[in-house]
Amino acid sequence: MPELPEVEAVTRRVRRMAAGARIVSAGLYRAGIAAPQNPEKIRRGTRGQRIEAVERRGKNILVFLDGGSVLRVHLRMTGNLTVIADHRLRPVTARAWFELDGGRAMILDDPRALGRITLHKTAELAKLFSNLGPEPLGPEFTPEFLARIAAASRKPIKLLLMDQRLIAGLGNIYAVEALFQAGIHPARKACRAGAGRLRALHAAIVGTLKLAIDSAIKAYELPGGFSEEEVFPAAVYGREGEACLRCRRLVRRMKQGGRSTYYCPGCQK
DNA sequence: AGTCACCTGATT
DNA sequence: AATCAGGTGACT
Repeated sequence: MPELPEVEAVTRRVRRMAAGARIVSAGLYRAGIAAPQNPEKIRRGTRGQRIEAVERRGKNILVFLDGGSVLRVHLRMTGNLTVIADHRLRPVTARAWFELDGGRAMILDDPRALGRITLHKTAELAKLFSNLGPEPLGPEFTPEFLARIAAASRKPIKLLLMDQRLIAGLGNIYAVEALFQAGIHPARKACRAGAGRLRALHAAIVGTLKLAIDSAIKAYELPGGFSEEEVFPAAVYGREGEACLRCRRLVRRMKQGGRSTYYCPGCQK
């Protein structure tokens, strides 16, 4: 379930639980997880390494190892990176695992096995992310920046928001939610969005992501397993046919780039 | 620019 | 049986 907020929550939790630990051994259950590299490279490159830091870049989790290499974990659609107390008790959906000293393990738990783990030299990170846009919660992502990339694009504004080369970390849900908040129709050509609406969109993106990070962290910490949807109720996402919370018209669904877009025909022009 | 493949599980 | 899923990269 990972867009930027969920990946941020996962990153913080793994950082708290695994920073300083040493990797005893690694296992990868299928070659695809390491694509386009291979499992052996990751097994060899991580054995005996100590985890120095855990960071996030866009939707990527970066596990920095001593010795100058870094594991890049991408959760794709259904992945989750967790630390468990006993490496032998990993679930069957654990597609990769890193046994830590003390018998714990950091695992990539991913039912669909679409997640990816690759190993890189720390010095190569800049090149790896050379096509990734700025962090939406970082200093580069200003209203002026959003106005600039919007003016330069004729594609539907929702696809612009989800283009990782332009902004790093927004996905389907939060793009949909931010556009609803800003009152912009998802199919509007980016270059034809008004200046005022774009300013509102910038604020909506930042506000939505910050709120969602808090929600994702709470969702993980709540005992009894509250789902994130209960903590962060979406205004339009997944609500096709239900009344818009603002104007009571019925929320619609359409396809953009193969993904479902939800919007209110009354509030978003 | 649009579609498909990658995977599996849940829902209709 | 068919469709859907919070992502991405490789096709046409």
